[in-house]
Amino acid sequence: MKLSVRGEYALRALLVLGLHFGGEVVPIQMISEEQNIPKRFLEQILNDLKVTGAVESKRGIAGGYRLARAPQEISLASIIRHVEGALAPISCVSERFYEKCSCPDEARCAIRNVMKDVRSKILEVMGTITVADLCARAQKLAEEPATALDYVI
Amino acid sequence: MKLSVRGEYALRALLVLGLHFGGEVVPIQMISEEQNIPKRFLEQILNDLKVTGAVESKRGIAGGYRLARAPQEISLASIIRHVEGALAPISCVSERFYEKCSCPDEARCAIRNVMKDVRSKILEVMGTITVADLCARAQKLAEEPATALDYVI
DNA sequence: TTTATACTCTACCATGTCAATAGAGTTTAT
DNA sequence: ATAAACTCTATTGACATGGTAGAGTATAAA
Repeated sequence: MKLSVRGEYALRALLVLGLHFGGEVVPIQMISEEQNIPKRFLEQILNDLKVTGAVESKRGIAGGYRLARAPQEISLASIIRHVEGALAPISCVSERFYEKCSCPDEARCAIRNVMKDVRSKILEVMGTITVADLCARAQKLAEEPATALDYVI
Repeated sequence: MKLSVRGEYALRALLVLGLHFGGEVVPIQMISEEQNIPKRFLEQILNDLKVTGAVESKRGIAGGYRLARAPQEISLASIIRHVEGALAPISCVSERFYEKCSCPDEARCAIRNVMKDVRSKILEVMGTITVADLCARAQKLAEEPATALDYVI
């Protein structure tokens, strides 16, 4: 049930770009340092995001990346789908990456039935939350006192 | 965001065992044929499930597997965790498989914050639904007329 | 117009996981 | 005894993942 590192990096990069939205273009270098992401790898991911239209780039000495659309128009679901494929836990319940599974009768498959529920729950979150929301959460978290933060053990 | 085939097979096998609960032990062969699962692979998966205590086996000529506990006491979440690890989309929000991620400040990470929501949504479904529910769904689906079934395109 | 900075594109590689197969047991009802 | 069925450990091939490398191209600034 994992998200790949690739997807995680994409979201982290987008968060940075979201926080700089409206301002100057942000160089890969800066994102890479700020977020601890291997620069060369991030390069590829941002390029993917460019191809899919989430970000745009400016080349040359003062170059870098910026969001191609308003932060509130970029859902996390759309990003994940672009950089790593299906959001659904199994592909027989995926809308855009549907694939038949090996079960005897897909239409009457109880597992599939449950996974459809899981899928819609995931989508409920990932489809609703946008880069703008991500930024808002980041700002809120930054303001909170350290004592209010939870520690997972 | 995928579940592995291993996890899917485990659930499918458990469904079969759930439907036979109370009766005789079910041989791997039968589950394998009924569910289109490679027998040798299923062998390993059922063995895992035995080690974790979800099923028990009987050896010898009339051998096979049965659930080790009542169907309503086996949640899908517990099974997935046993055969493939974390349910959480990223390990920094996993309760039992926690691992630090590479982000600069985990406690104030907005991505993590969102993923916690996703994780709890997934758990809301997978943690609640048991093998018994799975069986109930299977029976209900079997009764439904074909026209009521949905087709994903 | 040179130069340094930053993006672009294609290729490559090392590792690991996944799904599956294989073989040599052990157990047990008949 | 024997055949059906589980048990255990290895191994394999394919593929994805995470990351590196190098040779470009564009552009702002000096």
